[in-house]
Amino acid sequence: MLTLQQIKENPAHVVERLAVKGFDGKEKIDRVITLDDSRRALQLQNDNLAAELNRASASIGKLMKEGRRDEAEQAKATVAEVKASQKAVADDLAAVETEIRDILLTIPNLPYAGVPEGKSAADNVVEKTGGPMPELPADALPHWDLAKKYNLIDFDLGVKITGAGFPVYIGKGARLQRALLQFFLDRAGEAGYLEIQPPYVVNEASGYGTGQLPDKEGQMYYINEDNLYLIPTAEVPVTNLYRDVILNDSQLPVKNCAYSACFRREAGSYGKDVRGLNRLHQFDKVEIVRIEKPENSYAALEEMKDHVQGLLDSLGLPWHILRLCGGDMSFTSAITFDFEVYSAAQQRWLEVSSVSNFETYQANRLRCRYRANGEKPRLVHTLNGSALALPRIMAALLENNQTPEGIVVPECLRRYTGFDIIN
RNA sequence: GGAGAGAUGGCAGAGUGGUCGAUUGCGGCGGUCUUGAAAACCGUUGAGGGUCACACCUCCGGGGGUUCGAAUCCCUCUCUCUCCGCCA
Repeated sequence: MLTLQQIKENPAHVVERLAVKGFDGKEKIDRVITLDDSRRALQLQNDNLAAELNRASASIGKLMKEGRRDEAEQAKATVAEVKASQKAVADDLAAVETEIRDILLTIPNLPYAGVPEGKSAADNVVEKTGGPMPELPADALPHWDLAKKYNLIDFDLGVKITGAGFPVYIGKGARLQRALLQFFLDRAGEAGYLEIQPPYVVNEASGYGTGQLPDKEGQMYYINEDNLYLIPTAEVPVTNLYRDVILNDSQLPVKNCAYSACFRREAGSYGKDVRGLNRLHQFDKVEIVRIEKPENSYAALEEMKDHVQGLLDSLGLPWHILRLCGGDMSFTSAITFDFEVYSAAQQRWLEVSSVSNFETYQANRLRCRYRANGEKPRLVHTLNGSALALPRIMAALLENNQTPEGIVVPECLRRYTGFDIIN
């Protein structure tokens, strides 16, 4: 969430930036500022009354020790009145603080300079394009047919044992999955990311920490009996490692990577978007997470984009980078770049990575700060990106690399697969 | 699943109703000494609110209660550990 400081420093600017996300924040911002004023007034009242009570209690203690019982009893009586009014003020204060927090939780992050205005995906800007565009014959097959033809993925078996959106990978299909994971993890390691293997279930506090809760509650699988959530991305457990942590200057930047299965309910999705591997309830992903000093976070963001681009280039896939417009960005993000690969047989672009800078928005909720020698702790910037999500990479590889002889495995994966063609 | 113990500052670990935001040790930082380092010695060292700065207020797992006064007593929740059972 935004900090009060951010809002009070320049309310007009905040409202203006929120508008880029299509968010009308005028009323809420005004309300928060009003509330904060009364918060401070109440705080002062409360503190003064509390100080008075503290002094009275101390003096009663002293009287008791000296055996002056009568005086002590007298003092007790006068305290009751102050205590009642202090209680009233404290209650008001708590109510105001709760309201401020509740409002702050409903205000999205401010988009960074350079985020284009716009309402939907149609307003995203193509930033950069690369990779060889394949030329396939007219009878080229979509990946779900290829998966069947070469017995790589069985969607029906997944339905049988679990349900739609839970495919079963078989033989070379399974092997190719594992190869991709290993390739992605190795490359992240080479780029200086420390590998983490996190739990796939998290508690409520972690859900709040990264912002999945309360608003995206319906998107996560929930284990009622233990009050735990299946992770929708490794971002959740990995970022929450740093919840309530004050990092030392020398510990920054933090660079972590993690493979995990990801679980998403995807309530409300339907149609051609969900065919085959395009949208799944369970999929594999390698995530990269960084914690940076504010002054370095945008350089880090560029580095992360280069990393993802490097992966796609190695795989020989045609890609482009989208600079997301305000309306298409997530609630918590200050800026987001999506990577899409072209899936030739479907003739459409598929999102395979999303790289974002959250600035202090996540850090504020996480209370993740750092201390530069001797100074007061300051909020860090958090960033993350997929590097990469498997299913759509798999889809594009199968489709784009199909030949009459079979599906050609990219050079960079062969040391992991142990085969160079699927036939 | 059954029984018991516990949760205190970066860590270890005191504190069982009254100047306790908390003894002490380790660690960190600064200094003295040293050519430099180690050792030794001295000082310093939690977070949040508030203030120009002080003052002042809050925080000893979370919530509630008793009391003039709670880290300390009571209730409740969560978590951790130990033993037994089961088990990859």
